[in-house]
Amino acid sequence: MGVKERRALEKQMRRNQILDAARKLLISQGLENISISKISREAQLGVGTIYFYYKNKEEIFIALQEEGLGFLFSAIQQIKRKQLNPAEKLKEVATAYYNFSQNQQEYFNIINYFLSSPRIFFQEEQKKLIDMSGNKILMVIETILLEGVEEGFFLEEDPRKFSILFWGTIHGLIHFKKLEHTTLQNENHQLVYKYSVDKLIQSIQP
Amino acid sequence: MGVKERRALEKQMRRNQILDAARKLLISQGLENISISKISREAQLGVGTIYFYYKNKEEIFIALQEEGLGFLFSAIQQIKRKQLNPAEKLKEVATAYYNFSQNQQEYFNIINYFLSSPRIFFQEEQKKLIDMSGNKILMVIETILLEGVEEGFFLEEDPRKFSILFWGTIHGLIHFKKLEHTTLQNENHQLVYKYSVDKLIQSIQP
Amino acid sequence: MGVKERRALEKQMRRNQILDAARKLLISQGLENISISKISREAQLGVGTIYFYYKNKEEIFIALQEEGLGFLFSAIQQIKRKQLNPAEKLKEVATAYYNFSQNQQEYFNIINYFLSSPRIFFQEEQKKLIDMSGNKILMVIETILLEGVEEGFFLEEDPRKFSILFWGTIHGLIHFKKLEHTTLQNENHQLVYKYSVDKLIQSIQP
Amino acid sequence: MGVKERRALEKQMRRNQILDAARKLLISQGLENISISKISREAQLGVGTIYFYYKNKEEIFIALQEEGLGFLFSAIQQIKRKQLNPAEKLKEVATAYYNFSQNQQEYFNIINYFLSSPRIFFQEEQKKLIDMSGNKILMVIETILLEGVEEGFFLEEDPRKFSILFWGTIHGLIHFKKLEHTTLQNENHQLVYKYSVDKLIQSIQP
DNA sequence: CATGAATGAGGGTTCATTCAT
DNA sequence: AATGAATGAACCCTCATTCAT
Repeated sequence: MGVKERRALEKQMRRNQILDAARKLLISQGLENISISKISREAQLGVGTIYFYYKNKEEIFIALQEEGLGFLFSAIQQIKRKQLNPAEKLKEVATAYYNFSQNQQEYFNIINYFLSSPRIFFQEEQKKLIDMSGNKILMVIETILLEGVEEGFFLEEDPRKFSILFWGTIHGLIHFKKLEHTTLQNENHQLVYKYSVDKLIQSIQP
Repeated sequence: MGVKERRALEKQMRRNQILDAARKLLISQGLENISISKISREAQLGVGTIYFYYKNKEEIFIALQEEGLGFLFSAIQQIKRKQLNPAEKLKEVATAYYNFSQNQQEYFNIINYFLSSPRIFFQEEQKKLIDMSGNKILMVIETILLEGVEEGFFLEEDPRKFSILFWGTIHGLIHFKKLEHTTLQNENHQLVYKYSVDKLIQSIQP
Repeated sequence: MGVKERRALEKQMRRNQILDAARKLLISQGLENISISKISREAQLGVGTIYFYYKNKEEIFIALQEEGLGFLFSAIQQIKRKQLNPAEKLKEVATAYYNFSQNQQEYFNIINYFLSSPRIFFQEEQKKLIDMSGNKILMVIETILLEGVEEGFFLEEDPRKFSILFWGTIHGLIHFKKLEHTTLQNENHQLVYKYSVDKLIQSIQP
Repeated sequence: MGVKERRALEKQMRRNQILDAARKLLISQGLENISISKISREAQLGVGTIYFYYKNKEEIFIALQEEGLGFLFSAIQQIKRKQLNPAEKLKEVATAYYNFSQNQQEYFNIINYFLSSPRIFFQEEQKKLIDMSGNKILMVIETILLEGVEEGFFLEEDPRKFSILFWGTIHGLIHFKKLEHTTLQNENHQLVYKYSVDKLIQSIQP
C-alpha cells in the first residue's frame, strides 16, 4: 500500500470518527441539538479539525442522512430474498418502513429534514447519492412488483410508477402519525396504515 | 359601537398587523428565517409589543398555520359544490392540494413544520384547531366518497379510511417533489402524481 | 364621614388590594419573580393603576417589608407578656426570630433585601417606619433585659447595646444557615444557635 | 517552556482579564449591574469569548466571591502570627472583618449575595471552595481560642461553637450598619460593635 | 494536519415605566 | 380614577465559522 492509499484511509477514518460523534449526538439529543462544538467535544477533536474534514455542518448532516438511507435500505433489501409471495413482501416493506420511522426516529427525522427543507441545494455528488439511495429502495419495490407481474400474481402496466405511489403512500401516512391525537384520534393509525397497504396491493391484483 | 368593542377591534387589528408582517417574512424569507425581532421591525412595532399580542414565537407560527389550513380548506371546500362526478371531484381535490403546495409553498412548509417537527407538544386548544382543520379536509374527501358510494359510482366499505389513504398518498407524493432532480429524474413528477390519483380512484370503482 | 375620609379610605383599600396580590406572589413565587404586570394581573387591575397607588416597584416592596416587620414584631411582642423568667423570654425571642426566618422565609428575604442591598436610599418617611419597626423589636428585648436587671436576674450596664448585640447575633447566625451543607456541615445549625443564645444569656447572668 | 504551558498560561491570563473587567464593574457599579455584555465591553472581548472562559454569569460571580474570600482570609490570617494576647487577637479579627466590609464593600456584598440568596444550589466543587474559605476563617478564630484556652486565658468548652457564635455576631452586626440612620441612630454603630466584641470575649474569660 | 481561541450577530424573552384615552 | 397598549433597552446565551499558530 502506497502513501497515498494510507493517507486516504486515514482521512476516511477521521471522517468516521467525526460521524460517530455526530451520530451519537443525533440519537441522544436529536437533530436540533447538534452543534459543531458538541461534535468536536464528543469526537475529542478540535473544532477546526471538523471543518477540515467536512466543509460545514450541512455536510455532516448529509452524511448522516446517507447513513440513515443505508439503514433503511438494508432493512428493506432483505425482504427481497425472503420466501414470501409478492403481496406479503410488499406488506413487509411497508412494515419495515414503518418500523424504521419509529425505531430509528432520528434517522427518519434527518431524512425528512432534507426532504421537507425548502432551501437546500444539493451538490452534484450528493444528488447522485440520494438518487442511488432512493433508487435502491424503489428498486426493491419495483423488483417485487415485476416478480409478481411475471408470476401473474400482479397486474400492473407501470410498475415503476406504482412503486413510487406505494412509497409515497406509506411515507405520507407515516407523517400523519402526528395526527394520532387530533384529527385521527378516532382511528387507530396502525389499522389505517394496514388498510392502506392492503388496498394498494388489492388494486393491482387480478 | 361602544369603547369596548372598538378596543377589541383594534386589538384584533394589531394582531393582524403582526401576522401580516410574519406572513410577509414567511413568504419572502422562509420559515427558518423568521425571528421576533424581524417581525417587530417589519411590523414597525417594538419587540415587546409583539409579545403583548402573542405569548411567544410558536403562537405566531400556529396562527400562520391556521391561516394556511384555512386557505387550503377553502380551496378544497369549493370542489364539493362543483358539478362534477365524484371521481373528477377527487382529482380536483388532489390538484388543489398540489397547487396549494406549489403556489403557497411557505404555508405548506409551515403546516409541515408542525406535522414533521419532532418535538412539539400541542396545547389542548391548538389540538382542537388542528383537529378541526384536518377533519374539515378529510370530510370533504369523505363526503365526495359517500356521494359516490350512494350513487353506485364507488364501491368502498370504509370511506373514512380511504379518505385518509387518499390524503396520505397525495401528501407523501408531494414531498417527493424534492426528488424530482434525483431519484425521480426519469419520471415526470406530475405524471406520477396523476397516475397515483387515478390508480386510487380506480381501486374503488366497480 | 365626609367625602375626604371616604376617599382616603377607598384609596387605602385599593392599596391593600394591590398589596394582597403582591403578598400572594411574594409567598408563592418568591421575591425575584414579582413583576408589576404579574401583580396587576393578580390584583385584577390595570398596570397603570398600580402606578397610581405606588410610585414604583420598590414602594411595593417596602410595603411588604413593613408587613414582614409587623409579623415579626407581633410574634416577638407576645413573648413579653408570657409568664416566664427573663432568660426564658430571651430564648423565646431567639426561637421566634428563627422560626420567622424559616416559616416566613419570603418575608425574611424581603427584609434582608433592604438590609443587604447596597444601594437603596430611603425616604424620610420610610426611614421612620423602619426605625419604628426595628425599635419595637429592640424594645422588646430591652424591656426583657431591664426587667431581668431590676429583678436581679441579669447584670448588665448597657441593656440597649446588649439588645443590639443579641439581635445581631441571632440575625447573623440565621444567615449562616446557608452554610449548613458546607462550612458548618459538621455542626448542627440549631445546636449552634441554641448554644449561642445560651452563651449570650449566661454572659449577663450574675 | 513548551507550547502547552504557554497556552495554559495565556488561558489563565484571559480568565484574569475577564475577571479584571468584572471586578472593575463590581466595584464601580455594584453587583446588580454586572452583565455579561458589560463585562465583554470592559474587557474588550466578544461576548462569546466570555462564555468560552466562563460557563455562565454565575461562574464569574463565584470567581469574584473566591477572590473576596481570599482577601478576607488573608487579612484575618495575618493576625494569628501577631504578638498579641488572644483577646486582642480576637478584637483584631473583628476589626479586620469590619474593615473588610467597609473598605471592600462590593466583595462583602458578593459574599453576602451567595450567603443570602434564596435560590442558589451549589455544585459540589463550589461547595468545597466555600467550605474551605469558611473553614479557614473559622479556623483562625478557633486557633486563637484554643491558644487562649491552653494558656489559661480563656475558659470555653466548645471553642468551635464559640467561633461560629463570634463570627455570626460580627457578621450580623455589620449588616445592621444599614440601620445606622434609622433604628440605631442614637447609637454609634462602631461603639456597639466594639461593645459586642468585648462582651463576647469577656464571656469566656475566667 | 490539527488546534481552539475569538468573534459578534443573532436568538428569544422580560419588564419597569409611560401616556393617551 | 383607571386602563392597558406600547416601548425598547437590556437580559443571558448559542453558534457556525475563521485563522493564526
